[in-house]
Amino acid sequence: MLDKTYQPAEVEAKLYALWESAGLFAPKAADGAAPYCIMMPPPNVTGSLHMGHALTFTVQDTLVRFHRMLGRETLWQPGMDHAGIATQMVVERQLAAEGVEMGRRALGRDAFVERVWEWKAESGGMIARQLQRIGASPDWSRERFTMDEGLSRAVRRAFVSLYRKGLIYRDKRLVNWDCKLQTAVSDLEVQQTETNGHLWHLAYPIEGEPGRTITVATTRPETMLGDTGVAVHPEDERFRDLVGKQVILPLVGRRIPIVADEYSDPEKGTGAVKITPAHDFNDFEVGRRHGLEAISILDEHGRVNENAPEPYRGLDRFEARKRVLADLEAQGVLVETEQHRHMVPHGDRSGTVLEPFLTDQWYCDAATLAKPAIEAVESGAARFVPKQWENTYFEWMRNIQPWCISRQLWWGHQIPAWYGPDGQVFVEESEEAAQEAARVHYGSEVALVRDEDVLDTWFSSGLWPFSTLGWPEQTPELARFYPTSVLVTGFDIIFFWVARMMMMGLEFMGEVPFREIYIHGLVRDEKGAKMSKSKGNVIDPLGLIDQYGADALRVSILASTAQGRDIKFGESRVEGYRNFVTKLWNAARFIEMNEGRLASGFDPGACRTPLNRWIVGETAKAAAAATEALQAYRFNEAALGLYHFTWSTYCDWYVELAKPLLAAEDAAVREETRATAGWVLAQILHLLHPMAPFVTEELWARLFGAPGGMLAAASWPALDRALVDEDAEAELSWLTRAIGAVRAARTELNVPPGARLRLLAFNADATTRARLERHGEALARLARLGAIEIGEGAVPGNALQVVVDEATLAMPVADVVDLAQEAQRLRKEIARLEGEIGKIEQKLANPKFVERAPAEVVEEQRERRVDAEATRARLAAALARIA
RNA sequence: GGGCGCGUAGCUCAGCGGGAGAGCACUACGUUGACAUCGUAGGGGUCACUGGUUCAAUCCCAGUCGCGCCCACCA
Repeated sequence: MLDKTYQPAEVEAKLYALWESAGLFAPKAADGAAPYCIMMPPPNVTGSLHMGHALTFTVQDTLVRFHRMLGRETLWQPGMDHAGIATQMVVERQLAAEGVEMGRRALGRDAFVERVWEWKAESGGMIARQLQRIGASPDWSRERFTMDEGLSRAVRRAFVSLYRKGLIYRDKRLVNWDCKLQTAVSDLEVQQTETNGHLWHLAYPIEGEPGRTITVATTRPETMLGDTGVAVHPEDERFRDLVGKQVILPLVGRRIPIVADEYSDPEKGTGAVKITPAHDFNDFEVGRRHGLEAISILDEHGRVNENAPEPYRGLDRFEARKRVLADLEAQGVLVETEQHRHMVPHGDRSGTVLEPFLTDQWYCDAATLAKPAIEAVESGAARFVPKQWENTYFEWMRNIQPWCISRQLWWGHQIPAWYGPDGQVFVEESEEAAQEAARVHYGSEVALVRDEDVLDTWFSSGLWPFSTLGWPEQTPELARFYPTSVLVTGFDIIFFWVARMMMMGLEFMGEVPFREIYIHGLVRDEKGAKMSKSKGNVIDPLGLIDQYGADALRVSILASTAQGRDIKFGESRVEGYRNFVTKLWNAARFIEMNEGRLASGFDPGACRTPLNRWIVGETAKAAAAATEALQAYRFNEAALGLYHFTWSTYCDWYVELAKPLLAAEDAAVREETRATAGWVLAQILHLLHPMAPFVTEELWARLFGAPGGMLAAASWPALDRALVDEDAEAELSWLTRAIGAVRAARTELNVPPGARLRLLAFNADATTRARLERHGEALARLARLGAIEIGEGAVPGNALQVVVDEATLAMPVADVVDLAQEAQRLRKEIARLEGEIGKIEQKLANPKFVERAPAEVVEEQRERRVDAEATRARLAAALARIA
């Protein structure tokens, strides 16, 4: 016996353990069908489950469960990312909380890294357990971590290989430097933030022309300490005579040249621009063109260094700005200050203002790697769903800049480069190999020093689709599952990750890492704002699971996941789908009580009664629609379609109509209905299983005894379209319309619900009579009628009259309702029909329509007119009887 | 400055060249033994605006207005 109510919490824990112990999440060899593989985007080891995870993993799990049921050998590869900066920050915060001065530096590198591993062992990876709460079914036995030995080996192999091909190199150029985290970051980690600032105009004196100045404008006056030039546009008449002259840099006293360069825009600022090659990306290029020196005046903490005049040394960059401005003002160099809104680069992790900083870093030649990655999408070897994201991908890939891959952190993959005493670099997969290379190079044993830096986390993530399958070994899994089937992720990660996997996959495997890339939206709060801890508008998915169950959460997410749109998510939505789960549970209880069953040898195509033939056809249609929707990544359609089929078609109509048949005296009808009701419910459980795995699995076991094993291992329904019977459809359409019409009329005329009206059917042909005969009991029950008879003679005027096709159904009611009201109702209905007829006639009267519209469209309109006119005539007759 | 997306019922959103839809909310009624986490019925929309294409436009095209996001080095 099923419990009166469904208790998700216990069921979920129990079933998850069952699935896992039965090994259902591991790939099963399947003959014929192609393998199916999804690489789980590895969540940060520091992460905890938020709504974004709930969305992406629900989608992935639904796909994976769907394809398992389709009989494909399915691998969902799980794992976690070491998340360099994020993890290092967590442990550094711990150290700070413990009062360790100087943080990680006090410990030293080895001890610190060990400490991070300890942290990971104790508190990392919480998210993996949380994933199980939403029912995620990856093959946990294959779980990987980006820093584990195998993946680290893949990283070293990839690095060395790219280095030898010249695609990784060391270069001294400007990088985005995070003064707080003390590391370089890539362009992608720069967050441009619009900020209220100032534009300061500085009048620099011209050498040899007393009293003459050239005015530059800047938002960063402190960098003037590192100015090595002033640029004007070559065509700019105002400054033409100054080109080639020297400026005496105030506060510093350095002589710096005025150069002509296209970069200077006469329209912007004052038309002359100060050039600080060491502190501005554009200036760096200008400086290069004109041989200007790059003088860095800041150290790695963002403090003024010894390259600046003595009074400023040691000052923080923002302090220095104030001092420089004050001194410039005192000297009369500061001639104007205006308010100015502009974009200021911030570090996405630290939130501090980033500094263009001149350092040696490792770079990856992304432009070269991007070429095949662009072609792969152009050719369709990999395709984005929805397609519009291809634009975003192309746009970025075609303008890709060198990728700075070194980070001045301790947690991560240390770069496999060793330096000899003379700075000679040896890039090898191991220290031994580097030593050997050094021995060959120097002809003797020398001490090597390893590069201190680690790699950008995304470097190892980029290898994920093949490193997790065993690369660089040629494993059977690699051969079987690469390229993977689909990558599921959010658009915010296209550049960071999708692009890098495409580049790395094509480089090392010679094939795209995935055939399709499904991009879903972001989960926002009810008002459409991004969820963030600081705004306090985050919804905790685990809380929702506690309250409503995992299935309710999953179905709400899927039903809200329309392509190309973000999801505004509110708790009320989950409540609605919790109700749906409850509805399904109750329908199952009904089936149980009425001895619905999965009859062995039941052939849905062999049903005799129209009701059963109809629901079998509807089931086939619903299954086909769900299959198509899932295959096309239209999760909302799949979820809403099954929701509607289950609730409306099955529960509201079929079950209600089947009640008399379940108690029929005719044993054949009774048994057929029990078997059909059970069979359809079983199909529903199968179809819903990828989206709502828990409740369906539970019902499958409790109600049907799980014939053939767990639902998670069952086959997806493959129902023949031939199961759709048009005659049964027409009959049930008639029946539901009749019930609907009677119900509506009753409500509109305030017929007391308890009043069982007698129904007389007039002008009923043989088909209608047969239908009334077959469905009389159901009709009476659902429309709350008493006796149902064939009307003889004249139609009574003192009756509620509804027209269904050619028949007029009259319900004598003189004592219960006001007939004037009934007349009013009929008039309204007639008016509505007349409006419709008017529109159709207008169309048909248009010769161009009749001439140019497709014949079937014209024919359809004609039929509509005939039907509407017939109904109007019958309603008019009904009205005449009253009036 | 470039690119993308979005304006459809009070709210959240589907849909899409030929009869405007769902869920929630709202109104009325209902103790019909699966279900009140329910049932039945109902109200509510010049499908942002303006032009164009078409026999026919909510849907296609162009423009306007409003909103959001992404990219970009603008002093």
